[in-house]
Amino acid sequence: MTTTRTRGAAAPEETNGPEVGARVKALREAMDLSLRDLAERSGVSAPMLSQVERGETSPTIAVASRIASGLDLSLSQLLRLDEGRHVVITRSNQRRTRRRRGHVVEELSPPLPGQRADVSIHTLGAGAATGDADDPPVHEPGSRETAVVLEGAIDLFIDGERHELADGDSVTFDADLPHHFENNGKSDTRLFAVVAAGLRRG
Amino acid sequence: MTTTRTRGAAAPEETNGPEVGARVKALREAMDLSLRDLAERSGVSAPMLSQVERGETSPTIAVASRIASGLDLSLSQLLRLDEGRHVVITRSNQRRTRRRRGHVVEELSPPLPGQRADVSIHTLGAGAATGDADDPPVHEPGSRETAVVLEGAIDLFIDGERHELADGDSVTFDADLPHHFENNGKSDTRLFAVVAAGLRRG
DNA sequence: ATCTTTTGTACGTTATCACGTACGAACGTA
DNA sequence: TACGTTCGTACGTGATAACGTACAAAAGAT
Repeated sequence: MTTTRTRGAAAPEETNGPEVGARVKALREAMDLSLRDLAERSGVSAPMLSQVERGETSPTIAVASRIASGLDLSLSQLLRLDEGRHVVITRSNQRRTRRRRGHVVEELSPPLPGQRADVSIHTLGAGAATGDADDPPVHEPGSRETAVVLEGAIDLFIDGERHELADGDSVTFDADLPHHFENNGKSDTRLFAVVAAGLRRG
Repeated sequence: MTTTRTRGAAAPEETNGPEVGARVKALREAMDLSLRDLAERSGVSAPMLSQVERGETSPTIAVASRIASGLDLSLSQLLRLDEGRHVVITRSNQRRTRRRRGHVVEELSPPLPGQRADVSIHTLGAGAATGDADDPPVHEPGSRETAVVLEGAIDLFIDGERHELADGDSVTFDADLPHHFENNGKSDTRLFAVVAAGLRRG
């Protein structure tokens, strides 16, 4: 386990983490506070505040929290500012769609890092299936899935058992077990699936 | 401007800011990583990780950001976090239903401990809303929500902004921010909502 | 104009962060 | 059982955060 650490040679922004300084300065000025005013409110010295604002120093979590408090924010609020809105809209005609053997998958949640629940709509033609009994699990260990039947009837196969689901039924199960859905009827079925990611890493 | 700093004598929580260490430890263990694994992923030494987890040291923002990155999170996500047998079927006529002022909520996922994603259907009558602008957030820190419009059109209000959603559109956002949906049309709208929970505090 | 106050930052000192090494305990394998 | 590996943490060292003091420049008051 060797960590090579070159001072100031590599990307300085990466070593300094989130760009806190500029935000502190902007907020302080917006509140019409001098460095000494904020030092008084936060209990962090004016020279230190100056260093932080100019990016000369990365404050500890403890000090940053006090700075945020002096700006009437929690630290997570301070860090969230300027992170972008995090409101992502997918229009009905913009869904990412996959097709395979009578099985259509429309993704509804955005492919963002840290996304915790994957939301999709599955349409199965008559006789189609989401997989078969010998397929390995496609979801990571610890995943849970909730599926809601939107249209028609569908069968869930899991743990060597068959569960019949009618229109409007929903089911929740461990998605890291081998499982698949089958449409054994005469018409299309539609299914809303939510897979909540697990935390375990092997 | 004097700051007295006594090692471990005064209130340790105030001097250490947010309780990051316990969260790092809980996440690391949930991901089945050793300190050395996380040191490898984050580029922060194992002894330092140990000190952080035990609250002996407050890391700088730069170091904390690297730790968060090794846990597949941004630092603000890490700071926001707080912390759910098998096949459970809910029949369409067995949904847990709540009603309030033109707003009907049907729960589709079971109320199990450890449940990671809460799935529900919301029906809003004309002029109804899921809440209003002054309601506090009802979801725990770190929650994300994906909502899918099943029928009609609906407006999402969040961050002082209004987002118009049409039939079939979906939206994903931080559910721990104050937000609500409104139906300003002439007929019922229906909405699938998936709220992925934050993680339990360690 | 002069004088005073305010402001941000340079500088030196001290405390603490962050590292690498090494240790003891726990665990796994033969 | 013995041996090897993995794990978390103690320890010492060097780097840097965080402070208080002082300075120069800008702003405000007379």
